Amino acid sequence: MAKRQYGQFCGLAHAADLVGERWTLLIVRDLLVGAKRFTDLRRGLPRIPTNVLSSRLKQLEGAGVIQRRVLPRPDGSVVYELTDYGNELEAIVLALGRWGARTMGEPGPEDIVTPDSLVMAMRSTFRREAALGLQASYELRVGDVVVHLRIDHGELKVAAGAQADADLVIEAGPAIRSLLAAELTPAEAVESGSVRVTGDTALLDRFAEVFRI
Amino acid sequence: MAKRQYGQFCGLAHAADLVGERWTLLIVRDLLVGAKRFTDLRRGLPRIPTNVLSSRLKQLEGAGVIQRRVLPRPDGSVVYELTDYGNELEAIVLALGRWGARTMGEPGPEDIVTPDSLVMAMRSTFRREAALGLQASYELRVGDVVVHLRIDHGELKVAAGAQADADLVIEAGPAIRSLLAAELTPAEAVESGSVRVTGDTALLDRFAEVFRI
DNA sequence: CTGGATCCCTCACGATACTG
DNA sequence: CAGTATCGTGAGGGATCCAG
Repeated sequence: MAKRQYGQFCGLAHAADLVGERWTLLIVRDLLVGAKRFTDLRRGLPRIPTNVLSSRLKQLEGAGVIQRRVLPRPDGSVVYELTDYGNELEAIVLALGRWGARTMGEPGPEDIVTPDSLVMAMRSTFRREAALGLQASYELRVGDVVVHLRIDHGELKVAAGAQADADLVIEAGPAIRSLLAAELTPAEAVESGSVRVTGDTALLDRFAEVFRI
Repeated sequence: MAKRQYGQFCGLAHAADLVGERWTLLIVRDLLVGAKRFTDLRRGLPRIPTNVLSSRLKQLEGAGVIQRRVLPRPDGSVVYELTDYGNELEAIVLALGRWGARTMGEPGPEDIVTPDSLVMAMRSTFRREAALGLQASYELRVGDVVVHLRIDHGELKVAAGAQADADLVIEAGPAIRSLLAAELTPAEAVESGSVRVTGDTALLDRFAEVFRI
């Protein structure tokens, strides 16, 4: 073996060995949303070379962070899912995502938003204490990515896809970041047209309180 | 420019751009202990090539994570220190270090312990709630690295170097990890000789309660 | 002595093609 | 669909050199 190593007996150095390589944390991010097949991971990470994805999955499996599971017949395909140990990265991934979001700036022309990244972004910006009195469902569209959120007295459930009868549908572009960062009030966002809403429009204010970078 | 990028408009992807490269988080770890000169960083990261260190410092400075500061005369040398934004990585670095420490295993023959890594390891394993009733000072020696700790009713201060009149001096090798992980009781550790103590030996039990992976 | 810059070599990464 | 094989490129590793 004798791979590259930091040469330090240190928890952080070991963590960097396990999940510090390029692409690895983004793979973990997508798996935090749910178990996925190889092709699903590719779809969520369009720029990752397949050999790198393959290699990372092996490393993560060897490190006990994820496990391969063969789905029951007649499907028989393979999914990758986080182990308990891997799942404990959740708080760290959310915190790092929040930290990074604060200096994100505008997206480049090549930058995309994936369903999983949006799901995790909403989970990372959710402020439980601001949602205690709220019960509502939202559908959020950023570009052509759609997720739905259900808030129930301090508990959040987010998933990809539409929501049949959401209380409020929010449609936005990258400006969604300015709204979450409170650089833009909900009123300004709607007025400027960078955010469009359909449904119980009063719920947009609550949305902007509950989710905050 | 046009450097490698993930192509995603996502806080985590951006964080990975800022601090996700090899060595970067270890540099941040050492700077979390205090401002440092180029040569101090080299000493704490013996395996880092100087060009990589130089390059990382530039990137981190450009990203607003650290800043260069020229010390007042007559010294006139340069130190690198975290910005406020960089300092907010502390909780993340501590959590990641804790996560990694759980699967660290035994150190290889090449693995070293540095003063800064030990300081951060102690900070990351400190459990405030277990230290509320305690007031004590320790000197901890792991290999030839020495740090001292002062616990004052739920507050911890750690720094490199010896402590003149510590209540308890703890001397250990890599077995310190087993003690912190509670794979070894303090009594067993002393009995087997893997941990040696000098001073108020009853304080070793408190130590093992207060610091826990 | 500090604070790097430069060189060269290697290997991991990235792009693409291909296979069971 | 789920990867492996191949191959070019650039980042990392290591040694050395240089300016203040």
